[in-house]
Amino acid sequence: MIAKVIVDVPSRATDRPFDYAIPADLYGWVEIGSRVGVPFGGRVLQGFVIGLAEFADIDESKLKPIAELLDHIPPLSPDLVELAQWISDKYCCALTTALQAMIPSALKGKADSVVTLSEDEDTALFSNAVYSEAPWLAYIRASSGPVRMAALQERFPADAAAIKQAVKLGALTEQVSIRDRLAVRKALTVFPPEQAALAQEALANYPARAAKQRDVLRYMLEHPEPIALTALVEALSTTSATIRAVADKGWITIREVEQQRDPYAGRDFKQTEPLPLTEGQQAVYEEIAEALDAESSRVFLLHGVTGSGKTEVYLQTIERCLQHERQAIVLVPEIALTPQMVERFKGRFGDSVAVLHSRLSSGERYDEWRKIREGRAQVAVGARSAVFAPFPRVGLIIIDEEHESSYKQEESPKYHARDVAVRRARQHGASVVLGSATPSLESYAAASRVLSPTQTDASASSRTPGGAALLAMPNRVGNRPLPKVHLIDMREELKAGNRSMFSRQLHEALLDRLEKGEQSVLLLNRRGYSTFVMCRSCGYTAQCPHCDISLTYHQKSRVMRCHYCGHAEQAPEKCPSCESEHIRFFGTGTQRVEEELAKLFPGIRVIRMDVDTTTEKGSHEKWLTMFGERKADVLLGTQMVAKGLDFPYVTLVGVIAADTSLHLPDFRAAEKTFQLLTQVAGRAGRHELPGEVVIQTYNPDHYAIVTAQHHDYAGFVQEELKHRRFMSYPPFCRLIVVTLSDEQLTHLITAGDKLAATLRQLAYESGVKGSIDSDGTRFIDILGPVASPIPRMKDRYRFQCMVKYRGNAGAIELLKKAIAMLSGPQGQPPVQLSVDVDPQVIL
DNA sequence: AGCACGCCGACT
DNA sequence: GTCGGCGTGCTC
Repeated sequence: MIAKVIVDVPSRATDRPFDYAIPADLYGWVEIGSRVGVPFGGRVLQGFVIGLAEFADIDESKLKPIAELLDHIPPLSPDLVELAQWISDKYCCALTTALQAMIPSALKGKADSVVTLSEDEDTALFSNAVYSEAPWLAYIRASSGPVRMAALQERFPADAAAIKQAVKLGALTEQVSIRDRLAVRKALTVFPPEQAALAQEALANYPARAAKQRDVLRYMLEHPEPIALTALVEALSTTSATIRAVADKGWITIREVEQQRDPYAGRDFKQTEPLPLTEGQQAVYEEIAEALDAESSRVFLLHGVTGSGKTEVYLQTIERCLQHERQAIVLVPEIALTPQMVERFKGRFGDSVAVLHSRLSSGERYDEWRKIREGRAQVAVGARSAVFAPFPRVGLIIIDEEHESSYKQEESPKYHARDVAVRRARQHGASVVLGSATPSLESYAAASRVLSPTQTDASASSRTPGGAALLAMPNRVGNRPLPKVHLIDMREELKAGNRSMFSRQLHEALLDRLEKGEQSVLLLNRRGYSTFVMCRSCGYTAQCPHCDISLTYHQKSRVMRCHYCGHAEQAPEKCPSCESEHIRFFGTGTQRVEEELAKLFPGIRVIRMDVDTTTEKGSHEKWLTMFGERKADVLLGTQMVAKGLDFPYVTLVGVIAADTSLHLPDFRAAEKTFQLLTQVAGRAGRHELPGEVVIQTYNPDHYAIVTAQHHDYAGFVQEELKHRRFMSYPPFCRLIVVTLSDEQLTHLITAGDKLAATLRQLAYESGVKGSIDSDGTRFIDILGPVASPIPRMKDRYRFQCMVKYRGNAGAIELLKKAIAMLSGPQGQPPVQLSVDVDPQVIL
């Protein structure tokens, strides 16, 4: 038998299966999805088995055997392997990158070697004076078992060559194996006597002087449950030796037991019962339930206004899904994965919920993942990568806030969780629910008939077989009104002599809430901005020496850091360019707002949430809890205060400046602004107390702001679609951005021009219409190369080409072909190439 | 990605 | 005459 193995080398040259012989003792254990250690080019690497075959594709004499099998249960199932292949195809990434993204990072094994003295070693070799006096040799001799090579390297850094030589000559035997980054945590556990009666008798006759041992045995008889050794030691203030002594006499047993790192251990989640559904919720629920009962793979776009009770619909459809003995996955944007959210799921489904998000330690994440893999969880709630939760029979995938750009991974594999979810659901006959108060234009266009057939992106609708069904929940639970939104023209404020960052109306509204003891949320929309250092005399800004980007100032450490390469330097006292002392750190903005609040409203209690105050683990949670307990009057922050929060005493939402995200050079700028305003407005008046929203802007006539004021999603979409059609942007076409980078500008220019020319030639040959204005259903257009928005990063220059296409223009295949044509015989590209299919941020 | 093999400068 | 620089090439 032959195993087809993808080795863990993420390069184009090795992005194909390699054949390995399956040794007799692993026969039947190696499956599709197994993780193995294989010899590859003189070293041992981790790899994934993606296929089994009777015969090898190459000369059998060249075959090497699989060195080891790394897990008893394969970490991946065949359907996930297939999904990885689809991702690798669609998003142009190495298959190993896609596979690796599906398993917790704890399972990223690396080669680890140990050495022992060879049994039959030629003693002459070691009697050689050079060796016999070597301290490293003495060290190996002195140790009882094999010695880790890494330990030798650390202890005797100067002797690396000699040690390698000894291995080469056969005096030392080296054994390489794959070691995981993190192991399953185990703890010694004490088990009670199996035959209590006998033990009881023994207790009575226990040697008089062994009082402590008697304590142990008595305890275990009184509490006949397994207990951690350490806990027992503490409970009886004894030592492990005493306990072992009892075990040695055979009365109790001590065994290693696998532990669960439970991030929510010790937390009591109050169990909740399903709430009665409103008419609107009921209708939506029944539609989805019908698909679940029929086990047909359908996609629903659930457009429900803020406060319309989407979460309750999720909970009850999951319930229905579980009744069919199928599992459910809930994706939530990282930022919205708050304790509040987790509580709702744990409260309804208890222990069968596994939570996966980036704030967990890698050990915790590994254990939550194992809970899914081993069938101890039926519901997975998590960020983007939870779409890969290793359930055997997925019945439902819910994507909350589906418009969030964080569902697109920025690093390779640059997948979009929404599209992966649709694909995975199809494999399992599962349904997908995309929920949002402000659906992305792509999803909305796919689900409604906004676009005529010729304008519709054909491949988008093929992504969602039969098209997505649009479900609407236009009313809030309890028919509470959406909050009244006031637009304030800040130009008028200035004219009236108000130079403060608070308009008179916002000022008054805040004062009013303070008097009533109600709470306010203030949003500072500063997407795309960060703290930077600038000289007020000469305009000098601190730049990264390796990247064309401003350094970000971190107040705590007084260090300036580059977000892209990690370069860090001390913040200067004087301007390095003009020696002036007027060098300033342009703060987060939230800080300035906080100061101003303190000045205007003496005694006001403000919680500020931004990158500075939420980096610590659990701090995010801490602030929100405090706010929930009404220990503050104002929650002030950036985007993170806009998402998913639900506090009953919040009756005022203020947006300091709505426009900052409006004029970013990104075609989604208006959409992002509309979404943010709508989302944050939705934080107000969710319960008995009515809400009010004040939006300050310099563009009170902009459609994104006006439609947000009137909670008019349809109006926004209509206007935005006009622009997208005119400019030929999604959903009227699809995009691919190829970024080329190299240390040498000349190389880069040559390669960039060549890539664009090849693409244009291939597009022309394939007969796809090349004009943007073409009314054909297929078109492809290649733009660039142009300098990237960050023209230099980590000392490498960067260019990009954009491919716009519509229909099945085969753009991805064309691109792959073009890259292959530019690459060398082993597939090595002339410069570094990175492909982003369906990019979310075009900055 | 690594690591090996392979062809040209500063040392014993 | 050798040690070693890192430029192509291959890994079942």
